[in-house]
Amino acid sequence: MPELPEVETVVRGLSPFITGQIVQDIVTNRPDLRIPFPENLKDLQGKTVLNIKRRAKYILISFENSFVLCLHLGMSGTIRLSGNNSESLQKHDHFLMILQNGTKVIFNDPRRFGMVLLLKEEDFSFHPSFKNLGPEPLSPDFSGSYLYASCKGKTSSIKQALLDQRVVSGLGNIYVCEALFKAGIHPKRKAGNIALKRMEKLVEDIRQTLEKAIKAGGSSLKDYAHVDGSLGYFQHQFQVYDQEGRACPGCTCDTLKTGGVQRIVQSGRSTFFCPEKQN
DNA sequence: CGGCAAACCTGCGAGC
DNA sequence: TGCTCGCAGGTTTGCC
Repeated sequence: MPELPEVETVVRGLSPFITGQIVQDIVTNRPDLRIPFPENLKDLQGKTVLNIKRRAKYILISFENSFVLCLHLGMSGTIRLSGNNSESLQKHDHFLMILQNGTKVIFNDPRRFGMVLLLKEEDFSFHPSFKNLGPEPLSPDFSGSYLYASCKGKTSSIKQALLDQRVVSGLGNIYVCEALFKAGIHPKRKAGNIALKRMEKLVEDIRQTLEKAIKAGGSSLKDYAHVDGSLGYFQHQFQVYDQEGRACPGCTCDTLKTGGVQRIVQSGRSTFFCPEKQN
């Protein structure tokens, strides 16, 4: 599920509850998710949480002694905060971080596409999961000229390019569809065949799409301010994603003629777009 | 190297 | 009600 805005929402939701707290124990209820859990998770016992951040779709929790716990929610992962000692575990609660003040951070992941890594700060940027990540889409490094240069010569589609975490990190299927709609660019257009001006607008539209979603996540956070909420998905109305056949919002195209929002498959994944507005 | 399909898993809704 | 099928927001691997 979770793309950049959802992960950002989880990070912001967790931060006030775990920052400065001390780990009592780490508990795993099975040997692995997509990959085996790290063998040295118990090294976190007694360590203080310094801060929690996001990089791409990873949640990064930094501890004293330079440990960095990296959590990836995969497709179906959610994180639940519990301060209630009597709360029982639910199905697919695979990983728990228990703090000395009684707070539990519970990682639930039915499909087990998620991932947990425990790295040292100094090894972080060399790890395969991080060494090839492109710039954060909300950072100044991600500009129209950067994207134009990155896509130069690419024969694959702009949708593929934006999903490539080496080009830009944190975008997933939903927000790529939404941003391309906003930018009016056809998802099948060759990435190397888009003018600099259009790339500049695309970059701006990606930013606005993400920021709007983060804001929506922030407002849904109110529901989780009381410990016990699930952090992960939040309700958000999409313009084209999963809207096949609907008239696209703010578009004057004749739905009867164009069929409204269309769904196609690119590299095995659904793409939603408006054939009238996106070219 | 680039591009693409397949693989990893469970759950859910649609259709019969 | 219950079965099967298709589909799902991510990443990695292996094959051309």
